Amino acid sequence: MKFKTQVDCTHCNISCDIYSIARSKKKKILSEIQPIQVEYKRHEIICKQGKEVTHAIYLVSGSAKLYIEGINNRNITLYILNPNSYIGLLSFFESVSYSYSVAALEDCKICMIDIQAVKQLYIENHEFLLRLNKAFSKSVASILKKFININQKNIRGRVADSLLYLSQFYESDSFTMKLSRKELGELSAISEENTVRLLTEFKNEEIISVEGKTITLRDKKLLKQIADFG
Amino acid sequence: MKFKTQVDCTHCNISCDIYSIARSKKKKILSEIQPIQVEYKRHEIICKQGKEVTHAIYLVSGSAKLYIEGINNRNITLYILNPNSYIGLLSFFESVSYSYSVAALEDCKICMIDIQAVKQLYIENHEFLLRLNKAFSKSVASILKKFININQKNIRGRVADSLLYLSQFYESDSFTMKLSRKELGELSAISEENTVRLLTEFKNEEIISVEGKTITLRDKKLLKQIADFG
DNA sequence: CGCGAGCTTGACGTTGTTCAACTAGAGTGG
DNA sequence: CCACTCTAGTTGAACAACGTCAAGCTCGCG
Repeated sequence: MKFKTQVDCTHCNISCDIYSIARSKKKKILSEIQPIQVEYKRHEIICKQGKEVTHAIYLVSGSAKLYIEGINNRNITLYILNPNSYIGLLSFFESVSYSYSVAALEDCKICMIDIQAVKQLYIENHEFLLRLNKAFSKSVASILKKFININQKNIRGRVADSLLYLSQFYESDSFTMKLSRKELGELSAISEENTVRLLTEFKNEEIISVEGKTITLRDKKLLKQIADFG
Repeated sequence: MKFKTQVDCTHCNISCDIYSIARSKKKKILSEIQPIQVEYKRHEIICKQGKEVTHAIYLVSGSAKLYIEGINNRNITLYILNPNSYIGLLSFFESVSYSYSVAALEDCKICMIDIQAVKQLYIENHEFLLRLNKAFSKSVASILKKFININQKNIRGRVADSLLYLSQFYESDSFTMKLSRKELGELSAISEENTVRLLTEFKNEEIISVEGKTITLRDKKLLKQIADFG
């Protein structure tokens, strides 16, 4: 269920780095960058672990999860993606194939730009490389944080952490998440069943309210303590 | 037990990126880069999780482990460092404080260069940034791999994986590692006791030979199968 | 000879997964 | 309008995988 369309960036009101940098440079590069816009529906896979990296992918609208595909359906979600962020970032520099998958959490629009053109751009353009680098470093930092979370905390702490992460992501203490219970579990690398158990546990302890997919953090301080493994 | 000495790079026979790039540029930068050489003994901490990043650290000789400090002594080693590699790499770009620690596995010599001078260098010098980036991407890829290993495999698979990693690190199917049993466990994020149990298990199955800290891979193919979670 | 660090082994406990059953709501077709 | 089915969520109980604790062992060293 994808609609592919060749895009004309000159009419795009999103000022993505790639276009704005390319425009400031030669016209030649600009014409070489021929982005393709694609639409995805929830659950559709935007990029697939193991597949070759052929394009840089920029998330225009919607949200998506970036996750590692594990054995027998045990995925680990590294982070959730907001609009105006690079999807392929971790693969821009070295790797030839994706070491993770990205799937749409809701209907998404993305732009694909040939990876060779992007490489050309950052090899020639220092400012662009610095920007990519900054974004890259940030996502590495968040992965390292996740690494610690998952391997050092018990599931209670991990779920608390994920809830705090989501409230930050949705920029509110009360949010309606796009994730199913299973997907919420993947964010902390725990089973769906334990995710549910902990949600009700936190609810009974009046730390959060749960109403379907809407979660309200009622005692953020305590939640932080739990996340810090108290 | 550290010996600090101010170093004169002009007499250094290691052609590290920082110096070779700096030399090719202005003399001014070269004088600003005043590396300090420090010696560490086994078990000494070269950089400490949480501490501010003030210098880029380059490993000149010896080997070290880069690890995340966990609660009650449960560390996870991300990778081992060879001579001629950057120690602080993961912190060069964004972070102000180390998100991991590095400790000497054997006597080490390192060079410290002021981080601001390095930043100056990579902001001005494209080639240098590209090189840093490449090294950075590589270590990120290895961390992602470790992430998968630890979270998707049982301890048997993880230890198999670590043994294969070590044989690659020491560039031989028979190697004498610098790691204690506990440290070998940290490489797979498992307890010391289980590490020992699995070593004897593999030995009994004639997959490896163990002689103190000397390990010989006898059935590498099978070991790979185990590592791939067979 | 005695001591301590690193290593080894067995027994036990904890944590979290898995399996299975049940519920609620949403969509579907007669 | 009522079965029906399908999916997502929920709960309990059994089970497996590791970690932890405790004890003993070995080897080098004073």
